[in-house]
Amino acid sequence: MNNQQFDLSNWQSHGYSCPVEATLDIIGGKWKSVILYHLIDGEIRFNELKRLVPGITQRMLTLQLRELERDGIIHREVYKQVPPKVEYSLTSFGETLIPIIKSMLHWGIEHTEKIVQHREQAEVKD
Amino acid sequence: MNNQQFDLSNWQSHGYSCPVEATLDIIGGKWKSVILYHLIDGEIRFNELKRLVPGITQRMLTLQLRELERDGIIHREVYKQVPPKVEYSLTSFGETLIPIIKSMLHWGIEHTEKIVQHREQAEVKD
DNA sequence: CAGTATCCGTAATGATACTG
DNA sequence: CAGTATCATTACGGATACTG
Repeated sequence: MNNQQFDLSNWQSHGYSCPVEATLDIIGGKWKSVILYHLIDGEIRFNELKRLVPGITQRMLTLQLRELERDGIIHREVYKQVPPKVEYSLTSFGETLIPIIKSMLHWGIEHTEKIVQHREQAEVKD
Repeated sequence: MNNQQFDLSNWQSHGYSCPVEATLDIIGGKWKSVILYHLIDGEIRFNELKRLVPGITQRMLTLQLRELERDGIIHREVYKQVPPKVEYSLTSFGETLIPIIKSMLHWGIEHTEKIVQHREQAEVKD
């Protein structure tokens, strides 16, 4: 089986050993893909996002958003009003990541059940 | 824009807030996607893998491989001989992850350059 | 509301040495 | 060759309190 339909010989490494590593550098954070997933449907406010991702702390949410912003993946729109309102959205560059997020979504939908069962069996053997 | 073409109301959470989180739990490790990427083309021996992923230490490689094996993603074939030979390969379940890995690969190939440039600019502003 | 600022624990990762 | 074992370090992430 040869699934490698690309010639990687010209791929400039920039310190990465392969393109997958580079991608991981952008969306590799523990929460980044989840954040991006929620942003697919449109802009979201900070506290909305916090509700959508129950496991994350306020601090981590801020940090991950800042990194995504720095990398040009998301846009941060601040509305000058009291109380403040900040909306996050995907940039057009960020939208190029949607196929990745979608494939992760699809996989999760189809295989989570199996994974959970598998892990429970593994625990018994421990 | 409504990209959510799936009804998630029936998706059993199993402790995850969304399917993406579940997927991340499987391939979220710093090196797992890279390892899986190399396994797409067929089985690979331990030391080959170490060469293909220069950044990883022997210890981390072992740990990540063990986790992938535990989750049923890869198969570990031990040849009883001296010197020992161990080959890793994707299970059929592991192969269901290929679309995700491929989309990460494609994205990396197309956008790494841009990311690197973007980061260099960001550094100047610091 | 949307954050910062501190402090702190632990899990993740690394370095090095050793082995069936 | 394909790992373990041990120790050290760091980075990740959490809890809590405070603020424009």
